[in-house]
Amino acid sequence: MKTTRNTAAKTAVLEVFEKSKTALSHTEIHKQLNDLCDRVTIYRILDRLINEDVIHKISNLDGTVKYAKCNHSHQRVHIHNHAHFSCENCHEITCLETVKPSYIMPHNYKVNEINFTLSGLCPNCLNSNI
Amino acid sequence: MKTTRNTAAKTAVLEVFEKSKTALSHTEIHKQLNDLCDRVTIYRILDRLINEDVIHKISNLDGTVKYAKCNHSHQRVHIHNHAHFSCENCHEITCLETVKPSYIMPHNYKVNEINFTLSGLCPNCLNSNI
DNA sequence: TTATCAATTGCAACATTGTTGCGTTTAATT
DNA sequence: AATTAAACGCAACAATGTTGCAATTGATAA
Repeated sequence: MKTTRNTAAKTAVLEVFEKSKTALSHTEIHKQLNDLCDRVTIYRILDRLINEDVIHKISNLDGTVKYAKCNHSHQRVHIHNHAHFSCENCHEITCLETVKPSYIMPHNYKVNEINFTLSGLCPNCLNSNI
Repeated sequence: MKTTRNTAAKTAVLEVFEKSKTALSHTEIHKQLNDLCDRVTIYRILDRLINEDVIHKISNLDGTVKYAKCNHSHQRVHIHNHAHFSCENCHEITCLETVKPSYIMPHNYKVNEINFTLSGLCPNCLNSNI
């Protein structure tokens, strides 16, 4: 079986996630790491972390992709059925762990995963009256 | 004010949408048009059609972007708050006009737009037992 | 501690997707 | 038919993500 290693780069990426309250793009992570490792390496680390279920990937309405740490509640099967909020002003993306949509599906569909993203103004930007 | 023109390319793009039951990517449209016009022109036509509220843009979980015709119900303000289904097997994306999620937001957020995408197996692929 | 070896990395090269500037063409109007 | 701004083609660029391969390194066993 495949073993996974704790490398300096992987640890550094995890620290960046730990420090951040919002989801991060590949570019943002790369900048924060300040050339500690190659661009490609970050892509590969992100792939591994997703596989290990440590982070999850978020596709935004505008086509940008971000990543955020998973908040496991010790579920056996970990499904990211929470919502994400994308601020149109500051472009920050946050996980709304408490917001879970309810919906009724037509028959004959098998749903494995859902992606629920809301966009608008986050509390910070709403208060700034922009 | 800006006027918008009916060009051969725009008409052709609209026909492609008309014929398709599923959402289409830029690449898929380009292929179907078979070099009738430039790649860039298609991007510009799509932009215009979105502005005119004729089509809408769908960002998929895997980062791919597709476009689909809008099904107006003569609302004054047209909001795309319906769900999209993305099949993991055939990669087709369809609008589920009838599926509208209900959810409760924390205070202090202003929601302007929502994106609700479900992925799994569509009826076709589910029946094929894949 | 050292040898081993697969996992990981860096680099270069490439693919895809989307954007911009600019000179030319064309649809709609007079 | 003349006008003119919208739309177009082309070339060039930017951003994002992928792949192959040789070199490096973390974890394990000797």
